[in-house]
Amino acid sequence: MTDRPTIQDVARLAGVSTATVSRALHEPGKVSADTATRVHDAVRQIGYTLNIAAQTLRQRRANALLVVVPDIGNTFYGEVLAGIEQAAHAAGQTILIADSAQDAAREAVYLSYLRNGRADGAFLLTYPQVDWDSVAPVPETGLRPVVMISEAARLEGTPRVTVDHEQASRVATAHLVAHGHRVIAHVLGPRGTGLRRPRYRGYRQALADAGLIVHPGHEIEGDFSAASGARAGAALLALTPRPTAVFCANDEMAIGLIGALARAGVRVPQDISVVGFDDIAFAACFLPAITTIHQPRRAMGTVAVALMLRILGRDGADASLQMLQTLPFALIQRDSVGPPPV
Amino acid sequence: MTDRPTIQDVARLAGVSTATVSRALHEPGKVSADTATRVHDAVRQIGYTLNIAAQTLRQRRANALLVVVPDIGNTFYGEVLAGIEQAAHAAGQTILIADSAQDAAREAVYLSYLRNGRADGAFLLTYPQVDWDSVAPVPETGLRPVVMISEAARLEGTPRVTVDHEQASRVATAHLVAHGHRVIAHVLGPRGTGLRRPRYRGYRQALADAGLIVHPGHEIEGDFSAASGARAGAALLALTPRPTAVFCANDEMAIGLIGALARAGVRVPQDISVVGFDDIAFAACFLPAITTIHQPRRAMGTVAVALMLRILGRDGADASLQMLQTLPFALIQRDSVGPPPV
DNA sequence: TTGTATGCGTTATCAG
DNA sequence: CTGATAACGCATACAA
Repeated sequence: MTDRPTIQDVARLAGVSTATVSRALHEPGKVSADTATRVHDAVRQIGYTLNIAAQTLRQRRANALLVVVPDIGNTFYGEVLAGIEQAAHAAGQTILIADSAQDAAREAVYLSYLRNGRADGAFLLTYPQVDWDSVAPVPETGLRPVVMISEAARLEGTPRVTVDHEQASRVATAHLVAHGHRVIAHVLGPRGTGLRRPRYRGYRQALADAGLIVHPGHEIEGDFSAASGARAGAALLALTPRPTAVFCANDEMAIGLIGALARAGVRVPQDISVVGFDDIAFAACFLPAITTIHQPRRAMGTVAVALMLRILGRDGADASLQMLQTLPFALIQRDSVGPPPV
Repeated sequence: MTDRPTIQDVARLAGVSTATVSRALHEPGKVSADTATRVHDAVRQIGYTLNIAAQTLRQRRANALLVVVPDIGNTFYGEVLAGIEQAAHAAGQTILIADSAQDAAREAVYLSYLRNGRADGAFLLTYPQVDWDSVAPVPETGLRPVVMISEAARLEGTPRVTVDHEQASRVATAHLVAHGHRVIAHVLGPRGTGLRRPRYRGYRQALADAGLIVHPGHEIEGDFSAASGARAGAALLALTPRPTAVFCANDEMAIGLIGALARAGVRVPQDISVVGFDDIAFAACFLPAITTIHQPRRAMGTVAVALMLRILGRDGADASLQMLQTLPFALIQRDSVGPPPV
């Protein structure tokens, strides 16, 4: 890095002290209008920019927030990130995006960002594989600067913003019941995820509500990948009684499943109806377009940031904010659901 | 942030100077085995971790690299990021992922990361909207620490790793010619992208190679979104002569286009053949699975990191590395191409 | 092989 | 309203 101008250079040029320069830059009210302009002119003239490392060292805060996603290639996270980024930027926070790739070692590296001061807090969109509870609480509030989004680590008091996955799954499954389906299968999410159980429970709940039973083998293992959905589709065709509808725990699996069915000559929704979860971008483009559960991704991001600011005790934080935020979901009806075949 | 133990605490506990602690941690060879263990024991005992800000300030380097993507929700970038992350991590570099959202203001914020020392270099997977040439060259090598991936900003000497988009597009289009198509349309990428022109030129080149002409209106505007592909599909149906094949400048548009055709009762590939570009994950899942051009995304990431290390003059950098790296692409044949209807 | 001393660029404290 | 000054935690040049 070339030698960049420092606050000293600005001070010299403006004929003031470095303290005044700092104030002119960060506490506009505390300096006379005259010196303010002199300082700003000098800044412009020599092209001064703040040295972040020095500021972070001195302030003992990075003004940076970490976001850990399990798979950056998954489109679901894009809009959540957008929401986070916007809200964080408005609050003067930089966000660092990290892809844990579901790998504990990688996640441990990102956890270290909080210890070594690279970031002041972390958003987890992934199921934690390392001990984020080891993060030191913020002195001002006594809370750990870790916010979970969508995922649920443990029941205890980790701040969290999410939709009610169980209720959403119940609604999704009930939608199939409402279309007249009586034999409904479920493709589950992977173990070691906070999402598997609540989505499964919602499915069971909806069946119970309708007085339906789960036939043996109708709860099919999946791992949220399209490939696992395809495998589930193949498995499903061998089932007796054959399901007339399937609730997939996410859209990727729904897409893979529909593809496998199509290759076997089974049409959706004429022969089998399918509901997904997440409303990823491709759910709308797919043939057929997929009926699914939409989560308010952008809002989840902005709410999570609000939560974080409160935890950090930053200015402008809403002190009345609850540490568990449950946001509304929506069933998006498209073309993958129809009546059961006669 | 709670008061964390510093190198001083470690020194005190180990009974050595801070300089020795620093050396024990970073220059293992330069310290006796005995003190090394004493220091490491002390580190473990009090749970010391390096303060990144202090190190960055002192070393005048962040050991962090920025990656700017135009849209984090686009699956294409995921694997490139994975490649970058892996190689960067191996070289002891942290990577910061940034979503410019195609917005110049956002991009300017990220550009400032290089000025204020948050990052030492940047990878651009986006067409630059701000003046990255204003980044100061690295003293050791005289090169600017900016590497473009896939995109081309200007012809001049910005280091770059990419496939030959023109040649790849030529191959993609020639594939349609080889299947007997004589009337082939093209859906272009958006203006203000480095990708629009080369992919268009490859298309034209392939037609010229085969002695074919471009009919009026057969060059359809798109913007890389599925929605624009759908519009293109609708437009295409009104064309005379009607194309029997289309080369779409990316997979998203191909997907949107096929969807629009399907809704109009036109089947792919029976009625119209389609080739895409990028080989995003959904290209393989789609119905029909899409024939497309695959780019070695992961390798693009690792090569870009190698280039960056060379520019930064970091250890282990391959000094013989060319500043323009053209990587091989591949035509992936799937189900969206067939012979023209009779 | 180890220690001493210094400065990286800021901001907060304390006087004035 | 402004200035002088002292850290923040670390790594390096120089001495020993």
